Amino acid sequence: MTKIRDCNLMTVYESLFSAFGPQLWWPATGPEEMIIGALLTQNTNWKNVEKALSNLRRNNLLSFPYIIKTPLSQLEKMIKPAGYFRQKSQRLKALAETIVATGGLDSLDLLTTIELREWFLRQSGIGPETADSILLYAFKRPVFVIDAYTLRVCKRHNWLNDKDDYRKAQKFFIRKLPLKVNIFNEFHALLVQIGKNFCRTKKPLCQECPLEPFL
DNA sequence: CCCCAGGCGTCCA
DNA sequence: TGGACGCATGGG
Repeated sequence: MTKIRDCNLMTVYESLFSAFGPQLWWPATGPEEMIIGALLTQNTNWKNVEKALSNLRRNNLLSFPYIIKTPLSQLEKMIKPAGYFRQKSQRLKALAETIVATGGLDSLDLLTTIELREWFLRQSGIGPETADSILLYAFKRPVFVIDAYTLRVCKRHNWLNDKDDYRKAQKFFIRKLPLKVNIFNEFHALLVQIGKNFCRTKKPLCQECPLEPFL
């Protein structure tokens, strides 16, 4: 077993932020579009998600009340480019119905962060990453989002063990960072960019990884 | 042809 | 609790 390297995450964050600047996530015009995008981007290239979002936007369907009124077959056609389109259409419609029935996002915003997280985890098609993304980027709650890139980067750099899971990784970041929405927001986005560009699945630790000088 | 992408639910040991 | 599998399109 490899020895876990210690690291100062705040230093890593500040270095990445200085080098790459604010990532300005989430790329959406509002909370509804953000939530829809979060569902659509599951295990899917964001480029494909943009096509689906653009289809929905063209039909005024970046809105839960309108999604409810649209037949599933229509939603499927628009969501098709995002992959898993039958599952995603069905889950998006069900989520829209539940949110509207609950009184909309303003009502949900009255819940505590823990309650809100549990509420979203109860919805079909929403797991830990999607729930946490929604909490951070739509509801501005201080929740650190873990995704495949984040896990990969942490494990490649031996900040985490190969067997460590979502919750372990989340605790790791929370323990080492101030609980600030802005930091969680930018840090996660920066990690995704690093993962995309310098930490590919099939390759070992990339020598040109911008994180290298900071370790 | 292959692998990969900002996961999740289900099933089974 | 944890590993395997299906879901599906589009780009490299």
